Amino acid sequence: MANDPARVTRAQKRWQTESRILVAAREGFARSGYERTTIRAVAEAAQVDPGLVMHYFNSKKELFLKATAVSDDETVSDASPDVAEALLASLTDRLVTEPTASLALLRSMLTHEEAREGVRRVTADQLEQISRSIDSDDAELRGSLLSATILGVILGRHLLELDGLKDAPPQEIIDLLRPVVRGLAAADRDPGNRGS
Amino acid sequence: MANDPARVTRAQKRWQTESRILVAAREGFARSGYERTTIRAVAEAAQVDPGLVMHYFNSKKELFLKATAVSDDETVSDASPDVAEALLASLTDRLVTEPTASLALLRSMLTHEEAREGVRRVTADQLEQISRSIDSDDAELRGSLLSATILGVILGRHLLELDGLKDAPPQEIIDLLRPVVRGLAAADRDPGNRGS
DNA sequence: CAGCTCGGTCAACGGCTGTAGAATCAAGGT
DNA sequence: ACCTTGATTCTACAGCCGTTGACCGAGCTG
Repeated sequence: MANDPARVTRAQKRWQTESRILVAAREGFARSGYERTTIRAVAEAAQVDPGLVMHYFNSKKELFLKATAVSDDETVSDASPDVAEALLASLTDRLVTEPTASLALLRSMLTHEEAREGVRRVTADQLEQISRSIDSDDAELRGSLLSATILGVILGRHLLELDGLKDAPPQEIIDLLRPVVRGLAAADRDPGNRGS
Repeated sequence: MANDPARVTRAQKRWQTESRILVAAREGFARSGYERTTIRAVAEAAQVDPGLVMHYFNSKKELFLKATAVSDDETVSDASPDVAEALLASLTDRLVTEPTASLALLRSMLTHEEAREGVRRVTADQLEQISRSIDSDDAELRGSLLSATILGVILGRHLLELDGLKDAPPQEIIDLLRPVVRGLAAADRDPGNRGS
């Protein structure tokens, strides 16, 4: 038999409500942080009973982890010949697109240990790639400074909403940041060094 | 025999316990953020009854404001001829000294509206001075990028504790950051793209 | 059709929170 | 001396939190 259009299978409905909850949770965490986002509020926003949230995700912590699970597109693509440009491209992306997911992590990182670990993990990934491509003995420091700078920019724009930064066109930001990133990423060697 | 050395006047004792509470509160907010720091915990750390905390400071919010009150030494000295060096000097200071006070504000800023306002106020102060001394029409953006960068570095070091940043000697950080700060603070009119 | 599964609801519990107010007791002025 | 002031404590309340377990009813399977 063909599928009745009005008919939704159980699995479909499950998936729908589950992702509705996840979206609501992500928005909550992004707007209010971990502690202030209550399961009851998430449930209400998702038009579900609070008990159901617990039924699907077993605890608030698990809900948080699922809601803020870092998708792979967050990490810098590794096959880039130029770290600086790759970073800037990634930053451009993060300046333009809806920052809800990132915000959820960032806003919770200061109070919630797990969240901090999450941010640190993403950053560490980024950091390692940067360090590896910087051929210098202070590569690690340079890398972390790069990560910190980018973190600061995103925080200042989306969270602190600094005057002049929150509304600035991404391209302008990138242009100003390019020499900064290049300067930090440039080991005092020849650029474009590839190798195994 | 007006003054017995072993004798503490009432006002003295009051001041002592009050500042003991403030210290405990500051440490609590710095370590755990606003929501997670309970009045009971602060009271215990200060070896006082929770009720007393309420009696002195009238609410948790007031306690927070008093505990994180920004002292004037946080703001950049105004009469500096060189903004870049002034910023770097201020940053050096913040890299070396005990960051408890700053951390209390920073850690709470993401979840607590008042705290965010506090950070924004301090930053805005800094920003205005920077902007004024940069002679360019994108001065505001440059200024906020500077603030954001510094914010990111402090966050990355004290809060996120990024590898390679948390233990790095301040001088090394400053040296790496000097061209960055100079570059952003320098109003070279030409946005020109350095050759590809 | 019967029986099991499972999405979804409801009511409740125990714990923790900020806060209020009465009670206690030593200090200090008169 | 008395009586006031003020530092400090005790007890308690009301509300919100995460979490639980019983329950209902519609889909699925045999």
